[in-house]
Amino acid sequence: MFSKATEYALRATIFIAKNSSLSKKLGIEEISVAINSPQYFTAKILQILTKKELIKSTPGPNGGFFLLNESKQLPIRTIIDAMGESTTLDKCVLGLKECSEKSPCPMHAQYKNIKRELQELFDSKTIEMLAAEVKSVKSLRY
Amino acid sequence: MFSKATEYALRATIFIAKNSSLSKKLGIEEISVAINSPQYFTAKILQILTKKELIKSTPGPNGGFFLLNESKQLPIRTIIDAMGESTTLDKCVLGLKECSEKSPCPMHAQYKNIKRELQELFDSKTIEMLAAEVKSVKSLRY
DNA sequence: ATAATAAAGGATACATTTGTCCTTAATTAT
DNA sequence: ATAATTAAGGACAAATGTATCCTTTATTAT
Repeated sequence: MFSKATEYALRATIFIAKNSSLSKKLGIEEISVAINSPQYFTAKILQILTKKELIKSTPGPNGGFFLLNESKQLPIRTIIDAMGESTTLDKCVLGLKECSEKSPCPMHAQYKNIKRELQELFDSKTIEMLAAEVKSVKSLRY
Repeated sequence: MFSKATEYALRATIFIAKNSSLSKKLGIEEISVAINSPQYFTAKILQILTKKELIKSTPGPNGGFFLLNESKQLPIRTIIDAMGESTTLDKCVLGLKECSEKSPCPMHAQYKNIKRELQELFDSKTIEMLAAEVKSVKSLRY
């Protein structure tokens, strides 16, 4: 469905939401170990999310990444968007540029319902909700 | 959702199903123009499908690609499978290798329903059904 | 048989994605 | 102030996906 980069972005964000606070920031090594992702690559991804202010970071001792409470209320769609993968949720399954009610591809009638459900899912679930779903340490790791 | 290769594979197969017969085979140029795909790349893809005998081909004058009637009855999932993209339909949204009822990712409960619908869609729709859905020449082209 | 035609196959080029490393900049503890 | 720490940023490497071209092989029409 999504690229590796987006998968890592989602896992990292949920992990940070669950395990960090202003007084307990998380380093990139800790994060990448926790979500089982390549460290340097994950660092790049967090840079993207930080620049868009979806997550926060501070350098230096006791620095690291964390989430503001307001950010935790954001729908997870925001992350997907920030990673430039929103099109995955609304483009034509067959890859047509113009696929609509007016000019539908042969799968349009059926697939549009699934697209709607996908969008609804990612629009309604917040980062916090998903963080709350994390049961074990493995829930983001394997 | 799917790779370009798989999108072309699906469009090409549906187009061939609709427009060819044993006595009217379709050349690669005609096909790639009809579905608006890069000709040589599409040729490679049809080679894959031909080798798996999902579509048929003959070289030489009046040669080209066509579909046996029995192949038209195959679920479109067969094409996805042949292109090595079946995992797209059943893997974890967050990219976890092990994501199940027993050890779920934070999105599992919700996403599994969508996965089921996706699978059901691609398992139930046959190539022929989709060919019948093609209304205009643009239905596979833009 | 021969020439023409069309797919098959191999080699290669280009683009994008994924992943790593090293230096710089910012922050903090001392 | 200084040293230690941690993210940011730039450069690069590797892997994969996309696309093109050229030669070979199979088939058919003549």
